[in-house]
Amino acid sequence: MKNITIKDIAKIANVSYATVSRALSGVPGVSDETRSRILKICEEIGYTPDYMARSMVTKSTKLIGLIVPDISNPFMSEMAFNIEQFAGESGYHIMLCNSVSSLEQEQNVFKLLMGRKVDGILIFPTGAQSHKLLEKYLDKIPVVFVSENLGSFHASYVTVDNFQGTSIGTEYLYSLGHRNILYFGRRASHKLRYEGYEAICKKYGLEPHFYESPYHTDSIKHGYDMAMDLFKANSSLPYTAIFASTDSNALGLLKACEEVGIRIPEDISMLGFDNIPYSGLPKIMLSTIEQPYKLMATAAVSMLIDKIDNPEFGYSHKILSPKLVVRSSCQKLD
Amino acid sequence: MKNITIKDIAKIANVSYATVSRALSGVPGVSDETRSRILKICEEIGYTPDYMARSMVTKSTKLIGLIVPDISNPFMSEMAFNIEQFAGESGYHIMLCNSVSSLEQEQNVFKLLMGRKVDGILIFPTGAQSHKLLEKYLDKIPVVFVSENLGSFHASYVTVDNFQGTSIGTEYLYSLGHRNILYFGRRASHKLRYEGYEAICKKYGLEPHFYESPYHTDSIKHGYDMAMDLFKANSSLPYTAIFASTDSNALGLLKACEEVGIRIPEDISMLGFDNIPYSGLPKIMLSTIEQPYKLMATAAVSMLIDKIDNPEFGYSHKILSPKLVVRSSCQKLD
DNA sequence: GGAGAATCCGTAAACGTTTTCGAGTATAGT
DNA sequence: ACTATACTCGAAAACGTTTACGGATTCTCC
Repeated sequence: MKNITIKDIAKIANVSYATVSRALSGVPGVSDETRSRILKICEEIGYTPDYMARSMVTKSTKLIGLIVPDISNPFMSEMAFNIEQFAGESGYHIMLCNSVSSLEQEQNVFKLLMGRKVDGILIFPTGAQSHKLLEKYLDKIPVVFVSENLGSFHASYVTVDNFQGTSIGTEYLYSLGHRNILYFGRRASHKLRYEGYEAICKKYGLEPHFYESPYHTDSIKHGYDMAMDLFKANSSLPYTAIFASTDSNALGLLKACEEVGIRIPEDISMLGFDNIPYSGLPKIMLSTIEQPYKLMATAAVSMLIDKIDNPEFGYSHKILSPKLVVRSSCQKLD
Repeated sequence: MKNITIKDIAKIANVSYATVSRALSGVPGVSDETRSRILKICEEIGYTPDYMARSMVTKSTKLIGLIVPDISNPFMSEMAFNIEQFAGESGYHIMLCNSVSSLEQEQNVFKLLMGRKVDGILIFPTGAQSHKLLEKYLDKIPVVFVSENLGSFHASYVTVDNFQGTSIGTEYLYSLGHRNILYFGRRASHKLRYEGYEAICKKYGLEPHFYESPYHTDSIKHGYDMAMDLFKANSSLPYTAIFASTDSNALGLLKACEEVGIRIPEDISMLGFDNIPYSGLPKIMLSTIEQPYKLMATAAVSMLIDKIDNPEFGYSHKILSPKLVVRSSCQKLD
């Protein structure tokens, strides 16, 4: 079963196959009359040009590699949805890869994606070392990180203002009367989130505390395990509030609290970060810092496409503003 | 900046580029000595073969198209994660497309994916008509549906046993003493789910009821909107239990109930379907029917790869068993 | 030592496009 | 009517691989 090619169409239309190519790709140099005739034939036959072959000569695949730690994380999947939609509007398709929160796997899929000759890569780095490890490829292919600037690296990125996010959050907790606040989650992957928290603590003369685990994932289960470890280590917690580094962590923490009988917010207040859809569920009602998903997604892909179109452009950064959304997981102390 | 090609490697290794190709693709016909020499050079130079060019001649892209209504839906993203992982192990990459629950968009991306010359397509159909609309392509490219058999169509599919799922669920509700159960959600996309419910109703002489909306999505928001419509139309509900067609719908319904002051499970019991991670959240504790995600994912991709390797194989079906997971959203009546 | 087999490798065609270059034809201007 | 110009189109090269075919070298065995 042979493939239908441009040559077959040419034969039917009684023109050279160069003409067919021109007609299809919309370049000038073919009369309107023959163009529409060719288009009609393609329609009838059901012919669509072969992207592969086209890419070989144009050097452009119209493919974007998307590397995420774990697509099942709602933050990632929400972003992925918007990214795919927006990229699609610009004629790009998405190749999805999970790094499974492993630096090694991240490197692997990155190289694989380069071998696939994607036009550019959008990456949610899995850890602080991602940038260092990937640095050597950054002049070979357009890359934009969806992440805060971890270390001083030269790369394009879009991110929410994590420092501002936790600053706002910590201020909020302080304004509610909290003086003993625990930061709960990995500091490595969100350095600035921790620092925003730390800065406000310092500002008010509070002692910053943190609890983190050696694990490298972000999920309900991870938050739960972490929390259980925390509870095991300390029979009673000296904190009045916990600021979780992500909503997923917070949700896991919530589950653990429920299990050991800690009431939210009566016994302890809780603040999250991300505002995933499930944080707004009734009875959960997690107060949190919202990331502007859609904005971030569109910024990321348009930044990447810019870089693809103008590789000489150097690096750009885009830092979006977070927003406090208060629900009912934080209590006013008096 | 020219690309490094197989010819450059050949020049350095002082062999013909055919030899390099053989060395890399692991086919016999090249001595171990030269092979390892070539491999070493590639390693040093950092050369990786161009998949595009390779695909042109081999007629195989090692690409799988994945069409989902909406990747931000946790059922989809959980499946997508497992699918990507499993496909990766077999050397396949994933091209992700959202049909945005639109039949038209679904057709578009399907055709686009065919133009991309993916080796096969994995599709979560957006509606009951998907199969009919896509039927004409089914002999052109290996496709497996992740969905129950909607209408008698000739295609491969893997699905959970939806009929059994809602049967178990309805039996459970009945055993708890419920005699007025509402089925809440689209019947079109999960025909068998409704029928399983209906069958058990008939079995016990219960009147089946359903409430569905014209919308074609599945999300918290959709469930919420639907529920609000329902409440607006009926000032008081004559049901003691609601069986939601998906957990997402159930969660939206939950939210709406909270808002209008209906308590779960005291005022009304609620059962979901899917068992997404958020159903197990404290305070939510939605009882539901669990789909075996991982099994379904692996079954789907191995079925698709089978079909890619043996196009003459015809169609296969795989129907996995669901499982009732009881939490605390259903109350025993007395 | 010589014939045949086995092994290793090079040549070249093929995959389906885009695009440069040039040829041919129609149109316009003087 | 003749040249200049614009327009339309065809021939062919190029993209980076794989692979069928055949040539050369080595090995094996009598």
